[in-house]
Amino acid sequence: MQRRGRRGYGAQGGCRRRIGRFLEPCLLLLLHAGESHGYELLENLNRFGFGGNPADSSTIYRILRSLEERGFVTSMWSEGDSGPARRVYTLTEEGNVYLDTWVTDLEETDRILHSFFSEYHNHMEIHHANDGETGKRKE
Amino acid sequence: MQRRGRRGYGAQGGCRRRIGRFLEPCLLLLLHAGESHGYELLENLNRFGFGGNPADSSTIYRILRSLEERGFVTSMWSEGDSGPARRVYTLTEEGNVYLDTWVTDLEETDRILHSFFSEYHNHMEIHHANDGETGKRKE
DNA sequence: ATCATCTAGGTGCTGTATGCACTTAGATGG
DNA sequence: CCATCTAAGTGCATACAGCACCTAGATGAT
Repeated sequence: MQRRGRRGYGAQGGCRRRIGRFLEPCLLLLLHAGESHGYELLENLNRFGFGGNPADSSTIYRILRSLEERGFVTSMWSEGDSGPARRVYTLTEEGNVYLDTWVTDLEETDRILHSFFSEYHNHMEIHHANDGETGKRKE
Repeated sequence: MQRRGRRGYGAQGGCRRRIGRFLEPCLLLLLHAGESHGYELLENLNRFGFGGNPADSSTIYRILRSLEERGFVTSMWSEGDSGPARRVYTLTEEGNVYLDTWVTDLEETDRILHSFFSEYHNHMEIHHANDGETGKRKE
């Protein structure tokens, strides 16, 4: 009984096969391309196809804070710009590594997802073929 | 402000771009192949590649109860078999439709996931190419 | 006969994730 | 002075998932 986490998942670092809306790696990737602040990141998230169901700003700000607590990004207030002050985030070297971990993990998730699709389509093919044999097809 | 759910996500039916370990659709698919009970479903989940990090039984039983509450499966106790009584679940027609909804949703998730991979690899290519130009490549 | 173990189903608690409503505040224009 | 936009945040409720633990029938060993 390994006891590899305190409680729940991702308690200290490992993202264990769980993507939710996987906003965290998207934010990390955007920050890999250059420092940015929450409000801007929120708008850039649409690049990933979250258009129809955009992320809530509170989620973004909370993820950024959490990333900072874990040392994956650093932040400073940018003064002197127009508008209200911005908290500008920069990816750290640890954050860079963490992004790669995320990518590896998501690739594994992708494999599982495709094994689900494969099971689904394979099963449905057999299912419909049987409908054909017995003349019970409904579609 | 549409107010399309009570609170949170998936409150009444819509699974909104969120897969977690997507155990729910896996269970639905297994039940589409034929009625089964929790303990057996738990073992068959390995087919989807959850081998290294298997699901907790409590999660499975709770998902099955939740599916029943929403009318996607029905259950009855099977007597007369060997061992302790089993609660045998059967997919309903609504559950069948719900499975298809899940598949459509997961296909959309898959597209988003791949747009992430595409952004990632594209960005890393440019990033490493720039390293090459300035002679700073590390790999 | 009694005890350990396997099968099967379950509850309670906790931590994490996320959406919605709402708040704070500076900047800008009417 | 007020509305609005930009920007960051908090409070609350819900949802999901893992771990520990419990109940109880069946089965085999001592």
